[in-house]
Amino acid sequence: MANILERPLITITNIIWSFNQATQQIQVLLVKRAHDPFKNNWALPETFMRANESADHAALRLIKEKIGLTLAEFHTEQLATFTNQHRTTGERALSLAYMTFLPEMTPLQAGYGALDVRWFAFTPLEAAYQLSNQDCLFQTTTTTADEYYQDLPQTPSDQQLAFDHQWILTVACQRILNKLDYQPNILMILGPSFTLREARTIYAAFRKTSLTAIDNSNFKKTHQHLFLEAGTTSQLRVGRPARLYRLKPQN
Amino acid sequence: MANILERPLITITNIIWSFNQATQQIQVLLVKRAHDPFKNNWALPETFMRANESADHAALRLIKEKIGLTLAEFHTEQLATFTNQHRTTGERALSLAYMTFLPEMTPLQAGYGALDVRWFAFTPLEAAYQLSNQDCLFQTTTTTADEYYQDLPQTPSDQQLAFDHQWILTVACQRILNKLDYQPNILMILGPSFTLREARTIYAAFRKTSLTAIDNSNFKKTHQHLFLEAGTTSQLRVGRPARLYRLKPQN
DNA sequence: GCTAAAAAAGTAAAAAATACTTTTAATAAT
DNA sequence: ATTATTAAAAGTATTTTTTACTTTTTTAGC
Repeated sequence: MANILERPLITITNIIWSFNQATQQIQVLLVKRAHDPFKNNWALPETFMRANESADHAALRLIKEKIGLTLAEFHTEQLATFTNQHRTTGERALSLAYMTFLPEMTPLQAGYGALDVRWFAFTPLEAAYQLSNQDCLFQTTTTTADEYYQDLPQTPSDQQLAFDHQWILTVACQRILNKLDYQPNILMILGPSFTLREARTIYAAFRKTSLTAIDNSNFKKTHQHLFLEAGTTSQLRVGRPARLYRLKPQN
Repeated sequence: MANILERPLITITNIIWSFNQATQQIQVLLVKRAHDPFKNNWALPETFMRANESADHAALRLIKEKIGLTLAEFHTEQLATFTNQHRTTGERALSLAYMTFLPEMTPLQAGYGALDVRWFAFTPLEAAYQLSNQDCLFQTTTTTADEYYQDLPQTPSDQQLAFDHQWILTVACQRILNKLDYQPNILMILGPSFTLREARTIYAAFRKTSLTAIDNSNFKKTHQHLFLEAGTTSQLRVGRPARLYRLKPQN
């Protein structure tokens, strides 16, 4: 009986979000893979779960080892588990996907398994979203899960992320969008406190609209139940300094 | 390297919801375990994922084998994955939890691994929810995940569900509550079409309020963007027959 | 001090949610 | 058949929230 049970490898996939204060753009971390499969391809950071290691610990280790991040505090939450049998080419591996919201855009250092690590700018498209840097550009899909997995890329391509990472990213964006109105944890990428303008930037990106399409005055009224005033004001730009807010803790 | 990787057993746990038309109550399916650990205890239906089997297939097989259900169509969606190392006593097993919304309350038949299978009535409490039948009563928790897993029941008790199933059920209720306003898939337990009164019953239960606290006239206006008219009217009670509605399909 | 920029603060109109009443369509009793 | 009863649909006025827009405040730079 026991021999017919599946004991798959458990991949921890972590979508790491941050915010570039200089360009006011959302960033997603991608890794250039050092080993096959999908060697030389860009991918979401991944690691295999080890014996006697919790999934949370594995997600933490992933951030430290592969990317060289040493931040003390950041928020990680589970996204979903991806189990399609054709998502890997060789041995079966489930992907336990997490999202991490980094409170700052830290400098990166490629660790084991990575030829390169880069922040990619996250920007809205008409129907989807895209990740881009100077060299590459990737998009989220607009198809359904079934359609996507039917013709999964089995051979590496410069235009596509490794494995089913394009789909995982799509699910992540959908989740963030859904939670924008009742638990906007994505705002944690703005740091411990943020201005309403910064918050509106995030909302605008995921709702595929422009910053100016979201009225500051009305945004404040509609969302103040989610925020607490953080007292002091920032002084980064010309004009009247914005007040700072922080996320109201849950429960 | 490979030997230090974790290859855990994958448990598919399925929270099966349905609706008792006679009592107008929400039902959850529990199984009395035939084997250790937690032999003779009530638990959520579970099965191990097999080699070359998709998670979806395992969830389907679980419904057929353990419970004897032979319905043609039902909706299954992923809830979350539970990875705590202490959630099982023996060999490590991750729980890939799903929710199934059955369109009718079918008769049950205990299959392999089950001494008994029963529908439990799901009712709201002040702060939590409870499952009950003539003999037993279980509650969802009100603590956090960390607190819950710190003193997990390792020894069977008549008052508690097996493993961490009390916690899994709590997460399920929270998820359904969160999705009530934008994707109320739980309404699928009412069948292909439903009356507004039935829909209000579901909303009332998960919001821990009474049916009469949700005004029919206003409920219709506020939620019609989620529903489509299903034409015909039902004739089950005295009084003006209610119109039927169905869930508006996504996208 | 004056001007420009950017956010806060305020305000009136529009829209939506709520509480409540009336009408309609069925059953069951007379 | 007529009437009472039930329950839902439909309608309505009040309240509340959202939206679009205007004014004021607070800073930086000249």
